[in-house]
Amino acid sequence: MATIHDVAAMAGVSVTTVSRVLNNRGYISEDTRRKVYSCMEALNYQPNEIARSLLRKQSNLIGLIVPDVAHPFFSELTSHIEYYAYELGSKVLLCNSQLDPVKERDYIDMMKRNRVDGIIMGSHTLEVDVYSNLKGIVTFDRQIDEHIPYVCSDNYEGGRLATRLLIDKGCRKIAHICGNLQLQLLANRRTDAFRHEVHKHGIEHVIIETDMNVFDQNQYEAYVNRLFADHADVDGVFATSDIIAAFVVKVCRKLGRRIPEDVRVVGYDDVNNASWFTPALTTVRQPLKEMARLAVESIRKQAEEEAVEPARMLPVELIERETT
Amino acid sequence: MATIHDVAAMAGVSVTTVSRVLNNRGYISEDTRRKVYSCMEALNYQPNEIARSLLRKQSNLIGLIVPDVAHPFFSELTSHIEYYAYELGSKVLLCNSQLDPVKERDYIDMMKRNRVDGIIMGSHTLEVDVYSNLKGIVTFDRQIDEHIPYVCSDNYEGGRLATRLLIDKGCRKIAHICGNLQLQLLANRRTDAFRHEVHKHGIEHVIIETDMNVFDQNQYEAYVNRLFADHADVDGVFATSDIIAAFVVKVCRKLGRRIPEDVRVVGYDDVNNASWFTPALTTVRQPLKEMARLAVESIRKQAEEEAVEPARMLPVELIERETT
DNA sequence: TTTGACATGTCAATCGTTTGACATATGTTT
DNA sequence: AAACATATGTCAAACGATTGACATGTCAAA
Repeated sequence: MATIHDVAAMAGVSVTTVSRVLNNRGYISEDTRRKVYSCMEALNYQPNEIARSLLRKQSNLIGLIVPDVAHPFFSELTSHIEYYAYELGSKVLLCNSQLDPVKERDYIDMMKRNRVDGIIMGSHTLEVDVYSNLKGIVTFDRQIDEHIPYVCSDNYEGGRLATRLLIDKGCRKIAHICGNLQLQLLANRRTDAFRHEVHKHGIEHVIIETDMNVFDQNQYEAYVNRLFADHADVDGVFATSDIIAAFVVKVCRKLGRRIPEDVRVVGYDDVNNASWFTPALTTVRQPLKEMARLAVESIRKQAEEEAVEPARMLPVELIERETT
Repeated sequence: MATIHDVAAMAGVSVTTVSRVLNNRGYISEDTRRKVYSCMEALNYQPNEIARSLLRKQSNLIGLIVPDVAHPFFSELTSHIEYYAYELGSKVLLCNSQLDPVKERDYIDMMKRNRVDGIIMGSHTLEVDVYSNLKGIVTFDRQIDEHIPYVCSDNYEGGRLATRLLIDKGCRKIAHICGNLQLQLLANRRTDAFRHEVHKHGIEHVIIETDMNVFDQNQYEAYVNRLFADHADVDGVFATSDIIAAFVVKVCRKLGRRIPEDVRVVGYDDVNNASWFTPALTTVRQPLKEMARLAVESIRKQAEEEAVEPARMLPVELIERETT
C-alpha cells in the first residue's frame, strides 16, 4: 500500500505538503493540490487510519456487544446503531457475547486494547468494575449502576398496556412468560406491571420464568407446552418477546386452540417479524431506532467529553393486530 | 490509559523487558515476570493494539458488508461470521450497504483506510476494479469475476428440489417469486432450475421478478397480492426467500386459501424464522454456518498468503414442514 | 522599499509498541 | 579458565501520519 511518502515523491513535493492538502491547512496552490490529488489517485493511496488513530488517540470505533445478532431484536438494534454510527463517521465493532461471561469479558478487554471510543452494551453478565476505566459506555435496557448511562423504554408502561389489553378483552386466566428475573434487567419492570394489574383486577394468573436463552429456541416450545399442560384454562398470554409469542401461537395451533378466540396473545418489541407472522402479532412496540440514536449519541458525547444524561427512557406503544 | 512505559517504570525494569514478558521472547526470570504482570494489573494496562497494528501491518479486522443486518438471512450469517472470526482472534467491522452504491463504495474505502485483513462481501453493486487492491476479499453467493473467490451453496439444486417438490405434490400452476435477475447473483440459478423443471414437466407457471428490496417489506405483500389477482389458479409458490414465503402465507390466509390444501409454498434459506412461523415453512436449507466458516477461512488464508480455492459450493437440503 | 500574503520546504517530535544489535552482569558446566 | 546459558539493560529504528517551528522564496500592495 502506498504511503504519504510515495505520494509526495511522485508529486515531487514534501510530505508536509501532501499532509497539508489532505487536511486542508496552510497555504496550498490549486496547482499542487491537483497534482497531489492525481498522484493519490494514481497510486490508489488511502491514508492509513491506524497511524492517524495512534496519533489522535481516537479510533472512531464503537464497540457493540449483544447476546446474539441472530436474534431479531438485536439484529434490528444493530442495524440502527450502524446507521447512526455511519452518520458520525464511526465504525461498528460487533460482538456476540452469547451471554457467556468469559467471552464478554474477553471482548471488553479486546475493545479496550483497540481503544474504542465507547461501548454499547446490549448484554451484561459482569460485575461493574469491568466496565469502569472505559472511555465511553452506555447500556441498553440495563441499569448497571449510577455511573453508567443507559437508554431504555418504558417497560412498566409496556407491561401495563399488554396486561390491560388482555384483561379488557375479557381474559380470565393470564399467563406471563418472562426472562430470568435474577438478572437485573429493566425488562423486569414489565413483570412488575403485570403483577400489579392482575392483582388490581383480581385476575387469576401464572408467571413463567425462562432462562431467556436466546439461542436454544426449542426450549421456548417446551416451556409453552408445559404451560398449557399445567394450566389448560389459560386464555391470555403476555410474552416478553415476540419470538416467545410466536411459539405460543405455534403451540396453541398444535393444541387446536384458536387465536384469538380461545387464547389471546401479546408479544413484546414489535420486531419486523411480528408483522410477518400469521396471524399478525399484537405487541408492545419499543422505539428501537430512537433508542439506538440516543445510545450512539451518548457515546459521541462521552468521547467529546460533553455532559451526558445518565438515563433516557422512551415511550412504548401498543400495536393491536390479530392475536388479541 | 497506561502505556508500556508506565508499567516499566512501576516495575523498575526497562520497556524492553516488559515487552519481552508480553511477547514471551528472550530470557525472563519468574520473579520479574510476576512483578511485571502485577504492575500491569495494578495499572489496568492494556497493550495498545493500534500501535501494534501499525507496526505489524496487520489489523486483525475483518470487514463485513451486507445489505442489512436486520434481514434474518444476513443477521444469521453475521452471527456465524462473528463466531469464526472470534475463534481466529479477529474482530468484525460491520457495514450495512442498504444496497446503496455510494455507501458501499464509501465503506470499502473506509475499510481500506483501516487496513482490514479482508472483506467479506454479502452485497455488491459496484464495478470490479473497486474490489481490487484489497488484501483479502471473498464474496458471498456472488460471483464477481475469476479473481475474486466466493462461497455459495448449490442454488441450481435448491431450485430444482423446491420445484420438484411442488410438482410431485401435484401442483398444476406454479409461481416463482425471485429477486432482480439483472443483478449477477448466483441465486438466479434457482430460477434457471425452476424454468427447466417446469418446462420438462409441462407445468403452467409464472415468474415474478421483484426488486429484492430487502427493506420495504410492504412491497412484498403488494407483489403477492398482484400475483393472486392476476393468476387466481396458482396452487404452488416457490419463493426465493423465507421472508417472501411468509408474505405468501399471509396473503393466502387473507384470501381464504388454505395452506397446503389450496396453495403449497416453499421458501428458501431456512432462516430461524421459518420454523417459528405457523404453519412452519417448507424450505431449502443453505448451510449458512459452514458457508460463514469457509468465508472467514478464506480471508485468513489470504492474509497469510496461503493459496485459496477460488470457489466453494456447498450442498443444500430440502426441509419439508407444514406448507407443502 | 517595506510589509505582508501566499507557497512550499526542512526538521524533529509524537503516538505506543516491537525488535535487533550489542553490552554487561551472574551463574553453571566443562 | 574458558565457554555457555541466563537475565537484564541501553539504544535506535521502524510503522505512517500530523503538526509546530522556522526558513526561504515570490509577488503585489502600501
